[in-house]
Amino acid sequence: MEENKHVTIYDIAEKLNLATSTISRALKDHHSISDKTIKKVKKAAKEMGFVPNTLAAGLRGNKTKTIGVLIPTVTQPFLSSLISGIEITAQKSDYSVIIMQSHDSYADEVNMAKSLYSNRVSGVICSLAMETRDTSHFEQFSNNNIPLVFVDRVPKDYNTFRVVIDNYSAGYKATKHLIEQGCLRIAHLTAGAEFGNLYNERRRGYMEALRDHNLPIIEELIVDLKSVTYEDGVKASNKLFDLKPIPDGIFASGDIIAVSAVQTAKKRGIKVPEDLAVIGFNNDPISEIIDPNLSTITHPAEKMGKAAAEIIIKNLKSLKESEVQEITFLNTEVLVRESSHRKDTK
Amino acid sequence: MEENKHVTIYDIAEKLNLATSTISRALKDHHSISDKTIKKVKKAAKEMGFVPNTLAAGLRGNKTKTIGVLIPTVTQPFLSSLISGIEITAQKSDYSVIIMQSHDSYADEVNMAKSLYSNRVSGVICSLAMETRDTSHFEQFSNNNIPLVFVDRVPKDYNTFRVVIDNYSAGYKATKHLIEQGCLRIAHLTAGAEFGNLYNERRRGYMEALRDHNLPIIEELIVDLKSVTYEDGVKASNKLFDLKPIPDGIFASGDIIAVSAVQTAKKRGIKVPEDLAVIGFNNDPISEIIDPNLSTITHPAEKMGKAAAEIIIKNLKSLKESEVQEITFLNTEVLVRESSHRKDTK
DNA sequence: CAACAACACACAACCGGTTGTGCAATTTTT
DNA sequence: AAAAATTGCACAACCGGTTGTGTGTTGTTG
Repeated sequence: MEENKHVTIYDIAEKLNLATSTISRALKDHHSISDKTIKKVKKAAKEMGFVPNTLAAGLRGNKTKTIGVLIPTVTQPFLSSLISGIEITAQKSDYSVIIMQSHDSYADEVNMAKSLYSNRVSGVICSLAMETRDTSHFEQFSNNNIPLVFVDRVPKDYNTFRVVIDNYSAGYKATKHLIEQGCLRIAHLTAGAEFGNLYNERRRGYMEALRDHNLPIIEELIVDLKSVTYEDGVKASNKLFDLKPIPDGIFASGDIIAVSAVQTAKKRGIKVPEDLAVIGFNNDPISEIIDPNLSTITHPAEKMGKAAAEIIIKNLKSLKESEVQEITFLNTEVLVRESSHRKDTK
Repeated sequence: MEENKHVTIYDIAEKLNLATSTISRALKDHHSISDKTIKKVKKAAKEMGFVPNTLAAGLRGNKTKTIGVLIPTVTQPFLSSLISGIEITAQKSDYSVIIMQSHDSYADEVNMAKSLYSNRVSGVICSLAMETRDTSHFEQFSNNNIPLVFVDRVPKDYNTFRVVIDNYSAGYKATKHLIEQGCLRIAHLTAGAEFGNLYNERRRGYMEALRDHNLPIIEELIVDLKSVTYEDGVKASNKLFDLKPIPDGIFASGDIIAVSAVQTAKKRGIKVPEDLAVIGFNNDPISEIIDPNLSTITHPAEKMGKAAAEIIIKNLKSLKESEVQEITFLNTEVLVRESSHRKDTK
């Protein structure tokens, strides 16, 4: 096992009898260096196996071409797709991506934010932990001109970039779709009622759609899950199916929950979509594999990741104080598949 | 927007009239610093909002407490769980995790390896791209004492750490299970036959199990998919179901494929598990949601991630040249669920 | 009480690129 | 041909912790 010490610009400088400053500039095609020298330097660099030390450059320039990603977990399809989008875009501009999982813990999120700051990331993309109420641990970024982008689960009142979907209108669209399929007694499976925005927005859309179509809002048809898991979905579904007239439609605020509803229904002899139309949310991979295929609301995870990464990269290239705090809305669509398909509406 | 410049140990030193070296040592409880001073320094550091600059430390010490992860994609359940395991373990020892996706492209993998090296990661965890044949781009790590761990998709002849499962015996176990369920005509859905180890090992186990139980190996029952996707799985399944006597068992080298087989079977009126017993591989989330539940082989993704990360962290704490290149085998188990359950074997 | 060991902290080099400034040589301008 | 502009490169400070070495002070020992 050889102990090749890293090749540095000093090594190149010595070999070519040039100054390190010349090497540094030559490697990035600085105009004050002649073409001859540039070629010579690049050739030597390649031959000697020179790999720039990112740390040194980052230390000097106080920027690292690194995007910090702070999310609850990487294993949810939505979030892993988000990461994928971030990584793809980052990669194109030669940025690295550091991932941290808060596991929905506020304490972890605080620590990790500090760690990202400590790593002098060029920007941060974050989807908040469930537990998080206070967001002051993000001020270290704002205060130091480090672009901060919240995605999907964003704080209500923090003045920075956001990349989101319009959960209200998505909820509205989903519900409206069920109404158009002839549903009159539409249930809603949601979660985290105590925590703001995201799910509540969808529910707001649900209720508004009912109102707009003169359907009553029935409290017992709105079930708030403790957690967004298959198991809790089954429990909630059974609760609904125990009602005197069971609902004839379900809008679930997540595909896993919708799937649990569909399967629980099947087990109880309820036919989907004939007796019960179901629509989920997210367009997780499972939604198109399950039988019957699940209608759902698209949630453009990868696009959102790309958008967030682009904000950071662009923001660094030309920081325009003026336009800070813009909000990016990405589109969602109703994806009609078997689980809610009763009639052909165009 | 304030422009808080980062607080450094120089700022603390100035405020307390101490040398930076004292600050640095006090912050890490160096024995040559008195308790009084340590307390004073830590207090001031906290008050001033000091956050150490990881880059400076990394530059000086030529180590960064960062683990580089180079994998085909983050969106596959197995790989996102792998990441999760890596991140959890890294986090405990205060390591960061940099993620890069090769998208199964050899060229990308080479570039990213270089980028990781450029970032002076403390260690690298990699699952090879499909395309990769030559692994010389990893020598920069080996040559510079940067621990390298291959996971799951590992090279055949590279002298370094590996964390894998025994694909051969897993394939054997899966097949044996089907045999025990009474299957006599067991098909095998596999992929990437041209590329070594992983899938081929499973197939080898499959064939050996057949032999050991005096069952014939029938070529037309072994289908090599072009890609591990649902669509290709459907195609391959239909191929099998077009045979004169259809197979009575399928061992699929991946859950997505197994699911496609189950659903294709159902659509053609083939009953699972009565007419056809199916077992998959990986224990992806979908396997326990699909109806009927899918029997599968567990693939301890998170554990593998943890194991890999531990190797890197431990290896750094006490680099033991001697024991380098060990191989870690993690256990797999046959998880019997509905899709293959015909009789109760204990 | 002299001699020596701890102890507590300061000094300064160092890691490896980056970049403002300076200077000599060459080219362009008048 | 002298003055001005441009070109091409060297010098050295700098980013912010880390760590080997040096020095003064206090404490212990015979």
